[in-house]
Order: sequence, then structure tokens, then C-alpha cells
Amino acid sequence: MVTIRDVAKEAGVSVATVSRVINGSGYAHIDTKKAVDLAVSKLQYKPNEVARSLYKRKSKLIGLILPDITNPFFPELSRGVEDYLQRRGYRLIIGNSDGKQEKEREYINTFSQNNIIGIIASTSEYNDRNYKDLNMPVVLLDRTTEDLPAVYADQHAGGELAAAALMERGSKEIVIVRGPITIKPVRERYQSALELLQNTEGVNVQVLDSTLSFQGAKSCAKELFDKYPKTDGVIACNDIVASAILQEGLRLGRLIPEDLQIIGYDDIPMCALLYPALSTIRQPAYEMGEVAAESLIKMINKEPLTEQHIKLDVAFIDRQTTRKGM
Amino acid sequence: MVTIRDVAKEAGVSVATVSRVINGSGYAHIDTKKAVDLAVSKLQYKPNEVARSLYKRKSKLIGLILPDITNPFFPELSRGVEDYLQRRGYRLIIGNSDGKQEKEREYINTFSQNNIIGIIASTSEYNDRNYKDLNMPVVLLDRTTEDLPAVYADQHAGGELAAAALMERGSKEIVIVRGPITIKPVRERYQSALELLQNTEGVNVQVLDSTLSFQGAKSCAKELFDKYPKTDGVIACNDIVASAILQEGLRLGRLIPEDLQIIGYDDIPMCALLYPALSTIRQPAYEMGEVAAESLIKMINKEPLTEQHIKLDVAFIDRQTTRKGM
DNA sequence: TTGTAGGCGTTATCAT
DNA sequence: ATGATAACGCCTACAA
Repeated sequence: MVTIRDVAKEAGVSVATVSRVINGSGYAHIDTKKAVDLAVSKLQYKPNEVARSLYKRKSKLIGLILPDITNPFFPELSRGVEDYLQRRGYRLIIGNSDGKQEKEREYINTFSQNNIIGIIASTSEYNDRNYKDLNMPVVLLDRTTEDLPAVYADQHAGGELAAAALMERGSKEIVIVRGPITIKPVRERYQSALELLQNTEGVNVQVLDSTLSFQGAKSCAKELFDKYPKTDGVIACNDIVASAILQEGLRLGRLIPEDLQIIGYDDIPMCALLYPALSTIRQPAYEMGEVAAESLIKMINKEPLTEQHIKLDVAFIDRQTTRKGM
Repeated sequence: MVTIRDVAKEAGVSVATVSRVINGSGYAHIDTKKAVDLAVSKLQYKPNEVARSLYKRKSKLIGLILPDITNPFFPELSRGVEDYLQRRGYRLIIGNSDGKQEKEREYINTFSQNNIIGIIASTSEYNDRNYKDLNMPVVLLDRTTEDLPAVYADQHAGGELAAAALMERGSKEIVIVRGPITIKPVRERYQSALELLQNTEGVNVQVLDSTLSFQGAKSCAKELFDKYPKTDGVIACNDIVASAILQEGLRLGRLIPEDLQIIGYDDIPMCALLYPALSTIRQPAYEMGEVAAESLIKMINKEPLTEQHIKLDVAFIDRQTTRKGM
């Protein structure tokens, strides 16, 4: 390993001088600067970030906590975060929490121990206190809390958009497949959809519970058609579950969207490749990641945040599982 | 921040003693050990990993380089890696390279600068030299090279399995949709399939190029039916592309699998939720990640690797886009 | 069994 | 403009 000493020796100056020209701090004669630069490139010197981090008590590392990268909503999110940070020289330590307090806490601890300078967390609810007194910047992603900055999508609008789309297109017997209500954004989208539906004359609403994962989706779909065979409209908690319902509906010979309309949530890339292509509520996952990263960097640089809570728009993506020409 | 000094003071011993009991190295009287443990928990002391890393010149950090986490094959892979490492106290720094030399190199550099102790890389071909003289353990994942340890799936078998499955089930006009041949595993599966098909009487083979991504998939599907309308069997380079072809085939009124059989590759979780469910060649992504992590840890601990190259089995997953009852 | 002291690679203060 | 040198928090000879 080549250290600053080697460079100093090679350039015939002191380590202090090398440090100065490398960091562009303090003065340095143009010639010594050249000599140092030469030595640096000759020896291929790269500063040891660990030593830097130790001295400055801060690194270029940022922690990202996700529930589960295996859920297709999160890869886009995380790339949004990474791409933004990568361009600015930061690196990402990633942790999948599976929504578990303990795992989250474990990650947070090792994050601190590594002098991480900030955390972006898509945490499950009630784990907030993990982050409260952490003496480093935290941005919540796809989640909100009173006290912490957050970036999230408009779940309220999302739920209403889904409900409205279905009703406008004539569904009368609607089932909301509700995800785990312990997850705030999932709960909110559900509540908004339910409220709008319940306040509408001539619409009959049922609620069915489901997970968000591939594993649970199939059985949920079966249960849906079993319990509510007359259903002519489904609002799913995410696109995975919607896909399973679409599959099962097709299997049972339902005409989609003529007999049964389906709306998913998230707009994962796969939606566009289903047949019929899945109508859904789009969350701007990649952008959410970027914006969260941007906010975090601002906080790290002590720049003021114009808004503590940044709510991004969702949109109804009108594909083939909802009817046309109203 | 509470340091080892604070603990020493609290326990009324020297920092050396604290260090010893914390690390279980050297001797310590049972009573002083108790005193130290008490002080540690009272002060909530957590050793600073950065300082440790600086002194020992190694951290608990491991680098993972992927082409793109947004490709549904990789989330499972990366969770396999992470879960294995997480249990053993290691942490993961992740980097998406998009297959670009430069990005990879950039990540590798910062990895080194952060005293990372090992790298798992799912790199694109020809970037090997990035890793050759890296003076730290490297395991290639989903890739091979002469000199480096590697964990990968049996692409050769995969390609043949796909080809055989289609022929056994009666397809005569087969199109192989080939992914970027610069990616070795993609090229290999293609070559094996092609070879088997070409050596079979009465089978007509065509080759079509495609990307592996969502973006390219749709247009590739259109091109397929445009150029080769008589096709009755498709071997796709991955499940994404297969999904697009399935969709387009359905849209054009093809009966699947009666008129057209389709086989994907990877067995991403979504396959099972398509209609008809997609037959595919399964790569054990999660396991590949685990095994790669295991190998890396062995190398880090200077344990011998029983095999340098670990080839995992693939399997034909017989779902609904291939015919039954032969 | 325990403590002292030096060093890991870097930055920043303070002389010069 | 430049160079010693003391930190940063930890670990490990070595001495006691």
C-alpha cells in the first residue's frame, strides 16, 4: 500500500504539503504542486479513506435500509439513491431489514461504527425511534414521521385514483385487496380507496387481506374468486398481487377488462409486459430515491431543506386491465 | 461518542485491558472482566470500526459489484450474498456497474480505499484484469475466468435443457432470442441451445438479437413475429424477453403452448404469476449468492477452497408455456 | 494479570 | 510556502 509518506518522499516534500495539495487546502507553490501531482500519479497514490474517516470522524459512506430488495418496487428506488450518490463520490452500504426492528437496529449500529454520515431508510412503522436520536442526518423514504425529513409518494391520491378509475369505468362490485396495514403507505392507499368507494352510491365494496410478496399472492388470488365470485373490479395493494389476480381471473375464464377490471400499485416494470398489460398506480420509485439522496446530501452539507416532507405525485397508468373509451 | 478511554476510566483499568476483554485476546482477571463488561454496557460502548480498520488494515466490509440490480435476476442473488454475510457480521457495499469498465474500476478503487476485505463481482467479461492484481480475495459470480474463483450456474446444461424441452414437445420452427453475446453466460446458453438444435434433423433454427432489459424486450417481441411468423417455439435469453414474447404472441392470437411454445431463462419470481405461467430454465440465484459469499469468507479466513469453480445446477421448470403429456 | 507506548494513514495547527 | 507534530480511536508488543 502506498501512503502519503511515500508520495512525500518521492516528491521531496513533507506529508503536510502533500496533504495540502491533494485536498486543495492551504498554500502550495506551483512547482511543488506539480512535483506532488507527478509523484501521486507515478505511485498511483490513493488516499486511505479509513484514515481520513478516523481523523475527520466522518466518511463518504451512506447507509440505505430497505425492507427487501427482492420486492420489485425497491430495485428502482435503490438505483435512484445509488446513482445520485455515486456521481457525488459517496458509497452505499445496504441493508435488508425484512421490516424487523432488530435487524434494522443492528444495521444502524454498524453504520455508526463505520462513521457513516447519513442514512436513508425505508423502515417499517414504529421503528422510528431507532432513528430519532442518531446524531446524523436521516431521510425517510416511502415513509413519514412527524419529526424526520421524508420523501414519499402521495398514497392518498393513489388510493383515490385507483378507486375513481374503477368506478368511472363502471365497476360495481369492487374488492380492495389490502396489504399489511402495519405498513403506513400501504394502509393509506387502502384507506383512501375504501373511503371513496364507500361514499359512492351503487358500489359494493369488500376487503381482502394479503401480503405484498410473491409467496402470498397466489393463494390470495384464489381466495378472492372463491369468496367474491361476482367481483367486477379489484384494487390490489401492489402489482405482484394484481398479477396473481389477473392470472387467476384469466384461468377462470374471466374477460379482462370486460368482466373484471384490475388495478395494481407501484408500476413495476413488469406491468407493461403482462397480457393484458396491467393498469396501475405509478409511484416514481427511481425519482423518490434520487430526491431522498439529494435531501440527505443537503442535510450533510448543512444546507437548509426547503421542505421537510417531500410528497411526489402518483399517476394512474391506463393500460389494458381497465376499460377504454368512456 | 464514547471511546475505549471512557470505558477504561469507568472501569478503573487501562485501555489495553479493555481492549483485551472486548476482543477476548490475552488474559484478564475475572473481576476486571466483569468491571469492564459493566462499564461497556453502562456506557453503551461500541468499538469504532474505523479505528480498528485503520490499525488492522482490514475492515468487515465486503464489496458487491452487480451489472444492474434493476434486472430481476439480481435482487435474489444479492440477498443470497447479503443474508449470508450479515449473519457473520460483515457488511455489504454495493455498486451497479451497468457493465461499464470505468464504473467498475471506480468502485473497486473506493472499495480498496475503504479497506474492504473482499469483493464479489458479477462483472461483464473482459473486465477481469480489474481484479487480477487486487491483493484481496475476489469471487466471481455468474461469471468465470481462468484465474479467479467463481460461482456460476451451468449455462451449457441450461441451453441444452431449453432446446431439448422444446424439441421433445414438438416445436419445429424455433427461434433463439439471443442476448448480448459479450456477456459470457448469456452467450454460452445461446451456443449450447443452438448447437443442439442445429444437430437435430427436421428442426429449423433462427436467431434474433435482443437486450436483456425491459426497454428492449417489447420491440424484440414485435420483430420476432414480424420476421418469423411461422415460429412454433422460442428460447428467450431471459424471462423478461420471454414475457414480452408471450405478451405479443397472445396479442396476435397465438395459442400458447399449442401453437407456440416459449421458454425463458432465470426463473425470476414473476414467471409463476404470468398467464400462462412461464416455463423457464431456473438458475438458483439466491443459492449462488450464498455460495459465493461462503467462498469469499473462506478465502478471507485463509481456508482452502475445495473447488475454485463451483458450478451450480440449473433446471427446466415446466409450467404452462410448454406442452404437457408427451 | 495489567499498563505504557508506539503506530495504523491522514489532517490540521502552529511554527518557521 | 513549507515542515514538524499532535491528534483521530484502536490494538498489540513489551515491560512490569
